[in-house]
Amino acid sequence: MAKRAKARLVDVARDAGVSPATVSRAMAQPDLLTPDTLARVHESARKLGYRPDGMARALASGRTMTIGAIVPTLDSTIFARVLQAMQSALAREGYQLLVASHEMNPAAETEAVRTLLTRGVDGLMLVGAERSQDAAMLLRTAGVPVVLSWVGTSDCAAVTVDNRLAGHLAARHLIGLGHRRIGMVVGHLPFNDRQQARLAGARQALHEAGLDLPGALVSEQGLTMAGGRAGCARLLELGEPPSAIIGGIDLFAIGCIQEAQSRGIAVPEALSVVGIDDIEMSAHITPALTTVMIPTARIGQLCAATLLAEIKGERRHEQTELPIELVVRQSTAAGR
Amino acid sequence: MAKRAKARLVDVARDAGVSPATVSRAMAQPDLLTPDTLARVHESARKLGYRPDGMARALASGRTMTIGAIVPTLDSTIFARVLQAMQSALAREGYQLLVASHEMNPAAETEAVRTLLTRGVDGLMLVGAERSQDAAMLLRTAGVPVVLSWVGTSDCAAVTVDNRLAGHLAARHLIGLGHRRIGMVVGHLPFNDRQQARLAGARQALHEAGLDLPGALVSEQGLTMAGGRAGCARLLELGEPPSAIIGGIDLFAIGCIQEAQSRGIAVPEALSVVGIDDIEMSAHITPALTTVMIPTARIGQLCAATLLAEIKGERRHEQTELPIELVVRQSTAAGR
DNA sequence: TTGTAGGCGTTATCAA
DNA sequence: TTGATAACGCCTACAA
Repeated sequence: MAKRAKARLVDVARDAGVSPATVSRAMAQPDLLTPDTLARVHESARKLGYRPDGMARALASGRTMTIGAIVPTLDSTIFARVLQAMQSALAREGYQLLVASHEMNPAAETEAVRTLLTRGVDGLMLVGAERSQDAAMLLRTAGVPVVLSWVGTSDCAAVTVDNRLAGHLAARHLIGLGHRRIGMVVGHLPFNDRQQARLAGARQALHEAGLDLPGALVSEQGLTMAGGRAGCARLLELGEPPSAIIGGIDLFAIGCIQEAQSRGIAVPEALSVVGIDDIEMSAHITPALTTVMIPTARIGQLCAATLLAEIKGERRHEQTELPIELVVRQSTAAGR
Repeated sequence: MAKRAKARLVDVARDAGVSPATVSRAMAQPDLLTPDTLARVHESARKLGYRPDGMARALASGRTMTIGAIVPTLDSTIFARVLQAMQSALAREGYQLLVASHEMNPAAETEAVRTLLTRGVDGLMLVGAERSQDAAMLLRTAGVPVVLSWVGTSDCAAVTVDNRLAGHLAARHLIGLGHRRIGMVVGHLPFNDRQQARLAGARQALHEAGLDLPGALVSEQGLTMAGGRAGCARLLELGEPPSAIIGGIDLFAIGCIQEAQSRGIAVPEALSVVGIDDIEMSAHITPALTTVMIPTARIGQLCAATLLAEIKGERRHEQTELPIELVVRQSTAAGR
C-alpha cells in the first residue's frame, strides 16, 4: 500500500536506484541509456504503476502535445469529417485534439480561442469563418501556430477551397443546360463566409450570362435537410418558380429533391437541383445528386500536416488551395 | 518591450503592487478582495496582456478543466451529435472537451484512454462500446470519474439506451404488420456492442413470434449509406428475399430504400423498411422512414451532467436508461 | 483583506 | 552514461 495514490518520477527513481533525470530520460530518450539501467527503470515503473503527469511535463517542457480545433458545430457531416481527418492525422504524431464549437456565434468563437489559448495548446486550427476582430487580435498575440481552413487570410497558414468558384460552377452548369430562372437555398449569411461566397459565386455566374439572381429567388435557411425542404417549398410557391435550384450545401439540395418529389414535381425533368459538398449520401439518393465536390477529408489531413510543419518550424504561413470540381450525376437536366 | 514574451502572475503582482497570492485570488475568487485592489490588479493584468497559464494552474491545483471523450468515430451523425451536446453542456460550466476516436479498434481505444489519462483530464466519457480488458483496468485505476454512454456496466456511471429493445421494437412492428420473412443489415459486429444488441433484440422478437432470423438474412456492412444499399442488394438477390428489412442504423435503412427504389421495388408496398436512430434526415426522405427513436442529443447532455455531478462528488455511479420508442412513418406497410 | 512560502511533477542545463 | 538542481507558473494553507 503506497503512501501516495500516484507514483511519481522520483518514486520510480528511488525504487530503481537512479536519479530522477535518468527516469525522465528513460521515458523520452531511451537510446541515451544503458540497456541495463533502462530495463531497471522500466521494471520499477511497471511495478509502481507509474504514469507520467502530462501537466507537469507540459509545464516543464512548454509543450502540451495538444492541438486546439474550433469548428462552427460538430453536428454537421462536413465538419465532423474534417475533424475526424485531423484527429487521425494528429494522433499518428502523438497529438491530441481539444475541440470547441461556436455555433455560428462570433462572441463564442472569440471566447473559444481565448479558452484554448489559456488552456495551453501547441497549435490552433480554425475551421470555417473567422471574422471577429477580437479573435484575430488574440490570434496575433497567441504565440502558437495557427492554421485556417475553408477560408483564409494572408497573414496565417491556411488550407482553403474556393467557395466562390463552387457557387460559380454550380450555376454555370445549370446555365449551360439552358436554365434561365435559377433559385438558391443558402445558410444564414451573417456569420457564414462560406455560404456568402457560394452565393456570390452563383450570382456572378448568372450575371456573366446576362441573368439575374434576385433576392426573391434566394432563401436563407438553417443548415438542415428540413431547411432545404422549406427553402425549396418557398421557391416553388413563387408566382414564377425557378426551373433549377442550387443548394448551398448538399443537405439543402437533397431536401429540395425530397420536397419537389413530394409535390409530384419530377427531378430532374421538371426541376434541376445541384448541390455543393458531395457528401457520401449524395451519390446514393435517387436521382443521384449533381454537385460540386469539396475534398473535405483532404482538407482535414492537410490542415494537420500544415500545422505540424509550422510547429516544427519547417514552414511558415503556407497557403494551400485545394481544387474542387463539378460532379455531374442525375439530378440536373436541360432546362426550357 | 517586455523582457519576457509572456507576462506572469508575479509580473502583474509587481505592477499592481500586491502579492502574487492576491493576483491569483483576483482571478479565482474576486469576492475576497477589496474592489479597489481588484480594480488595480485587473488594470495591471490588462496592461501587461496577462493570460493565466493553464498548465501551471493545472499542476498546482490538480484540476485541468478538461474532459476527455472517446468516440468510435467523429464521422457519424450520431456520435457527432452526442459530442456536440456534450460540448455545449460542458462549455457552459467552463470545461473543454479533449476528443479521441478509435475507429472501432480495441487497441486504439485502450491507447486513447491511456493518452487522455496521461494528458490529464478531470473526467472521461466513453461513447459506444468499451470491451477491452486493458481499457477497463486502466479506467479502474484512473482516479477520475468516468461515464459510459450507449452501453454501460454496473461499476461505472452510465447513460444508456436499451439497444436490444430497439431491435426488438423494430422487429415486432414488422411482425405485427404480418411480415414473416425479415432481413437485417447490421454494422460489423466484432467490436460493436450496439449493433450486436440490436441484432439480438430483433432475433429475439422473431423467435417469440415463432419465426427465425437465419444468418443468410443478416448482412454485415460498413456504417455508411453505401453499406445500406449493398446490404439491401444482397438480401434482395436471395432466392427467397425478405418482405421487410431492418436497418441497424437509419443510414442503412435509408440506403435500403434507395436501393429498392432504384430496382423498381416500391417501398413500402413491396418492401417494408425500418431503421434505428431517427436521424434528422429520416423524417424528410420519401417515404419517410419508420424508425426507433434514440434520444441522441439527450444522451450527450445527460452524460455531461452526470460527469459533472461525479466530479463535484454529488453523485456516484449513477445509472440512467433513457426511453426509446418506435416512430411509425411511411416506410412500412402490411406484409403478405 | 492581504502576504509568505512551500509545493505540484517534470524537463533541461551543467557537471561529473 | 548518469546525477544534481534550478526552473516552469501557479495555488493554497497558514500567518499576519
